[in-house]
Amino acid sequence: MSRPGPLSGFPEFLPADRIVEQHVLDTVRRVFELHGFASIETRAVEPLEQMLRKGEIDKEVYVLRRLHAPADEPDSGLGLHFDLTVPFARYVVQHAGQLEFPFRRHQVQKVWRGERPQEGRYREFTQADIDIVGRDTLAFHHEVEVALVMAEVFRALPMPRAEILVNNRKLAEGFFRGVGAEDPPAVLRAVDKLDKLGPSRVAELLQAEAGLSAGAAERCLALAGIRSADTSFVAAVRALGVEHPLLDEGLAELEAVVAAAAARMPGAVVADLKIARGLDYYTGTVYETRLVGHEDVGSICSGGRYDALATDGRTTYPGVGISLGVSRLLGVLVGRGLVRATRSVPSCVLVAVTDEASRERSEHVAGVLRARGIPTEVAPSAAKFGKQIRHADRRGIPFVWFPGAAGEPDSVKDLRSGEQGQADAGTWSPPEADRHPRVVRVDPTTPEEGTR
RNA sequence: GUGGGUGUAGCUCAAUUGGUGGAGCACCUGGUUGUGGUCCAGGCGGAUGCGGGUUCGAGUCCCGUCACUCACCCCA
Repeated sequence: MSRPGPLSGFPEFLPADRIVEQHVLDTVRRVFELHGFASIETRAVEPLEQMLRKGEIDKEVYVLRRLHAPADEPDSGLGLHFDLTVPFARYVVQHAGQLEFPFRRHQVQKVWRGERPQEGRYREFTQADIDIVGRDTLAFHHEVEVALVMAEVFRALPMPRAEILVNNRKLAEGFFRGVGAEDPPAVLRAVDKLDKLGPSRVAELLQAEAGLSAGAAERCLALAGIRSADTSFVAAVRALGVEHPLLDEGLAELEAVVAAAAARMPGAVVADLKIARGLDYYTGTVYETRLVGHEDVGSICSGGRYDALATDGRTTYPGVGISLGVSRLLGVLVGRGLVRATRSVPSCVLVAVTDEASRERSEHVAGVLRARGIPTEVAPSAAKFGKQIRHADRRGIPFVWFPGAAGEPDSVKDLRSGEQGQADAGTWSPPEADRHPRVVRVDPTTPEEGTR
């Protein structure tokens, strides 16, 4: 093969889109650290038995193997991590002696899953997680906190509105048991397909696969239909007349989360009693996030409360966390043309080169500009100025700098307006908005903005 | 992992019943003797994803494979 091709599920961006990606990563880190989450990174591999415990055998994990391993050598027992929560739980237990609790950390890393790729689903992708773990106990208010930190990230990014949907495992399980379900997880799986299959198909599933009576299925569907941005969902659940201690507990917790979130960031968090997703280690609050107008890509950010994930047998470290699917979000933002970078390179200025003999002069100008924090590159060749200008224009570099002839002042040209004027490298500054590439929303109602 | 659709130039697409692969955009050169985008003229550009098969002859038919994509599964 003469030209290498892409690898399914292992996406790569061109420079302009990478600028968008880095903007998202920078924003995520800035907001996380603004809230005091410390950064950690864990190794890419975990022991398989650690990752796959709790009977989750259907996880598609990539296993590590030495190329020259003899055929009869047992595998390494190591696999690439498929999320950041399980490695984090291991990390907490391993380093518990050196950590202060409650421990709040953020972690932005690649993860790998051996699934069949689709839009927004990759085999290698980046997640950005925040988690807070306590020793023995973890205050409830952190369940509100992590969701609102993510909401703040969404607000800081040029993206469609994101809705953090929240539910509670205890509420769901208590309700399902209250109507006589023997296999609450099966009920959850069926209810979760409500959006996709519709109520009548889900009612069939509930009876066929979860073993519910017709009446019980109907009440589960009624529960799944409940949704509110305030605490009015509590009365709606009560009106269904189901009784169970777990239900009471879950309902109270969800009410507290929604009330607190609504008070601090109205509209950011919505109680939605049909969401069920997340891994099976969640024990209470669960989150899932939809991009309004792009619900078809699924959740871009999810997580929840886990009481028993991290434990060394004697001490348990309950936690709550939420994970942003950076790659999935970017897949939508970039793939659907919702955002773009204002240019494809960091350079704000291209310094033209009059002739190779005077290249040093251009380099000097560039050095002065860079010292003042203005990203600058020097033209690669002393081609005709028309070519050098085009070099800049193609890349979206807004300014071209022309060193003056001996004794003459320099000048700088704004490629968008075409205006050119005298300038001194020691004092000239671009408009703040031009200094670095910006990531902006593309408004589909206005045509692509021209360069002039 | 299961099933369906697709795969022609950098991009978007053509190619009559299998009969020597074209166009637009982009790119390069010149008009424009150093200041881009418009216009005009000219030019470069492909072993039709890859491998095999059927045929006198395959972009076109068959098989395999890889990739993209949709649904399922699962989930960020």
